[in-house]
Amino acid sequence: MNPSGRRILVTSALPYANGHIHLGHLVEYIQTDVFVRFQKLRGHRAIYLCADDTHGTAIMIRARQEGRSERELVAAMREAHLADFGGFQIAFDHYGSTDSDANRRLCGEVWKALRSKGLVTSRDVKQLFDPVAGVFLADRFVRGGCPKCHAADQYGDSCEACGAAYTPADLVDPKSTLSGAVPEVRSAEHLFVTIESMHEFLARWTRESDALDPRIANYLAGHFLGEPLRDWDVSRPAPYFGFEIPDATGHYWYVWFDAPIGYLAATSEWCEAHGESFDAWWRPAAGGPRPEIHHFIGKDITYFHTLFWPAMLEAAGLALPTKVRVHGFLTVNGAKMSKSRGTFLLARTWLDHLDPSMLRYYYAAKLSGGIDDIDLDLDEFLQKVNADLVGKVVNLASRTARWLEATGLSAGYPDDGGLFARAAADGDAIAEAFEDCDFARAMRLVMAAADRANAYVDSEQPWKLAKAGPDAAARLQDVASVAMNLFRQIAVYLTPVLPTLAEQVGQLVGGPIRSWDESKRPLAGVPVGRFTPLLKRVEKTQIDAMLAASREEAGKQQHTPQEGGPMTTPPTPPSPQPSADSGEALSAEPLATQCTIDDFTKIDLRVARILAAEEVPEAKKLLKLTVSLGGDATRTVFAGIKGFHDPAALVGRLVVVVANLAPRQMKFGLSEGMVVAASGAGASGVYLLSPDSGALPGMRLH
RNA sequence: GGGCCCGUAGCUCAGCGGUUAGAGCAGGGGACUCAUAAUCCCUUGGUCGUGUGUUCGAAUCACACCGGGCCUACCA
Repeated sequence: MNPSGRRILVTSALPYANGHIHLGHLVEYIQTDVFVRFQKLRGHRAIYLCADDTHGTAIMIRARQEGRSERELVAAMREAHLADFGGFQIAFDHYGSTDSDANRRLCGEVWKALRSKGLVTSRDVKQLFDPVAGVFLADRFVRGGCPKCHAADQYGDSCEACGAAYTPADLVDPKSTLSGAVPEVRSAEHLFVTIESMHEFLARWTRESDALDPRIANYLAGHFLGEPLRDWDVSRPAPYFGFEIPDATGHYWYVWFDAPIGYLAATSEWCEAHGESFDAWWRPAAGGPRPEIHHFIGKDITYFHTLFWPAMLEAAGLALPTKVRVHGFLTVNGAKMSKSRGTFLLARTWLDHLDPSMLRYYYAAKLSGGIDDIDLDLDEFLQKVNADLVGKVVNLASRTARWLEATGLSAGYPDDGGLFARAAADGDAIAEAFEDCDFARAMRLVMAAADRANAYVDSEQPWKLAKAGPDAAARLQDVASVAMNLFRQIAVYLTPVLPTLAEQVGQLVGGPIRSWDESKRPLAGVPVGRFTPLLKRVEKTQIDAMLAASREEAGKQQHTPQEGGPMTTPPTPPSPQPSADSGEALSAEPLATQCTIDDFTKIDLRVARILAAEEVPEAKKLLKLTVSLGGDATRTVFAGIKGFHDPAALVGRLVVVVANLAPRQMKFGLSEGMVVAASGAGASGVYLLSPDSGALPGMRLH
């Protein structure tokens, strides 16, 4: 069953056990699943491996908040993930977990290899520690003032106001988002992998291995490989939900260390269950047959899979990836998925309202193998899946099967003017497109075949033959037999994308579709079953109902903390309160820790009038404002509102400024305050605050 | 500031040095009635972002600019 000798191990990135599967995730799993099903249909040995990514601070914190153990949380999420994947016909050969014995063992093996090669060093890292919660705080769990621009309430890793990057320890007046406590700076030993010693190997591999799109290789060369590679921090001090490092008591492997090793663990478990050799996949003998290893990932985690991961594999003497396939993100109706618009669509929500096959086809028609984002335009979706799948493909069977129910296919394949041969010959080009992950091209070629087949039925007018009586019966059978064969041929090509349809077609005529080569030979003299609708048209009302349900769902969800651990794009934090207004903005930026009235009075907010406003041409976001606090008191303030406000329209209006903010030297001049404005999730604008009429410049906000 | 991607018919895209630039959908007209108001035929529609080069020849190559997006800015 493997004439080519190709053995192909395929992975998708491991979904984090802290959130449900959404349509963005599914781009990758559907892409991978189509690729694997295609390879299997071609007769190659292919295995599709994945697992839940389970470790890290985020899981630990969430479990604690929900009053259950991490393992209970992870088990529940695993069940949900598997149900979602199953619903979309994602057919893993094995679905493991990073919290498994196999993963612990393999982490140990890789670790030992790194140690023995002298690649592990240690040094102290200062990190903020929450004395109340008793944990070290990941960057996202601490907020405070930006050390550069003094914007309040910023995340621990970077400032949304000025874009500065820093460490949480640099924050002004930091607070733990877990307990509200003031974090202490504690020093703890961390273990590092010195991948700089593999710099030359990585430079060569990224450039010459053919595993990477040249654009990716170029990006890496420019951003990372042009200078020494930094040591990679791979441990976290206790308490941490993960594996304790065997030779370093009190240290745990960082979630990003054990996550990719989950690929190995899944392989190991699959091999165990199927009597296969792990080494045959990951440690092939030199000179012997080499299996292929394909990783499908999103562009956000390129770095880990193209530098750290190959470095780990190389150090451990394991096989390197044949291909790292990078895809873009998903937008819905042309914008980021949005809870308030109902376009933050969970897999489950889709399954409640729409056919998963339709999404599989739509994604396939959009995916061309590049790293560009793809857009799910729901109007286009409706139109396209109905036109292509129902109107063109299924319609072929729907309009001809009835004449074959009694007779079956003609004993010999009739003359069809070369239509079947034409589409059979196209099979090579279609296969090549699948192989390149250019599914869009494959779908175009298949639909062209469907168009030709429909034109054939139209020109032969079988319905007239049906009325012409017994004399035309043979001709009618021939025409319908041609149409049915062209239909089944198309179904073969669509099998990787639409496994359910393929199965139904097999039941209708010719038995289960098992091989790509079935597209090369027409069937003759076999029975045809009773036709029943294979796919239902998508109705607008279904889409509307799904969006409404999604909006409602988004309003109900609990806030869940995130950490930079998930291998796939993390879901945006859900909204905490159902209300007429979306909770999106609040949940995207949770409330700061409580402050006292004294804290508040430290900030002197004043009404001010804008006297002048001008563009700062060199700045992307800034307008230079001159504001009056009344009398002679004027200030120059740089405000990050360029693009949202026309400078001319601002002159004369009243705004609110932070009047006692320490002046700050910016690239374009000294900024002597800050104009307050609202912004956040749910809308992209920046909204200035205006007092009620009657307020005067210089009035303080109390 | 640095890097990258994109800009082709109303929409989604193909074409990526060689005859009058294509497809699907949408729009218009007609045909058919077997089919899940599906199908088929005809048709409207484009200064291929702008400009300058290279070339016998450019949507296709180079440079600049405009517009849109992404990644970065001593972060992995």
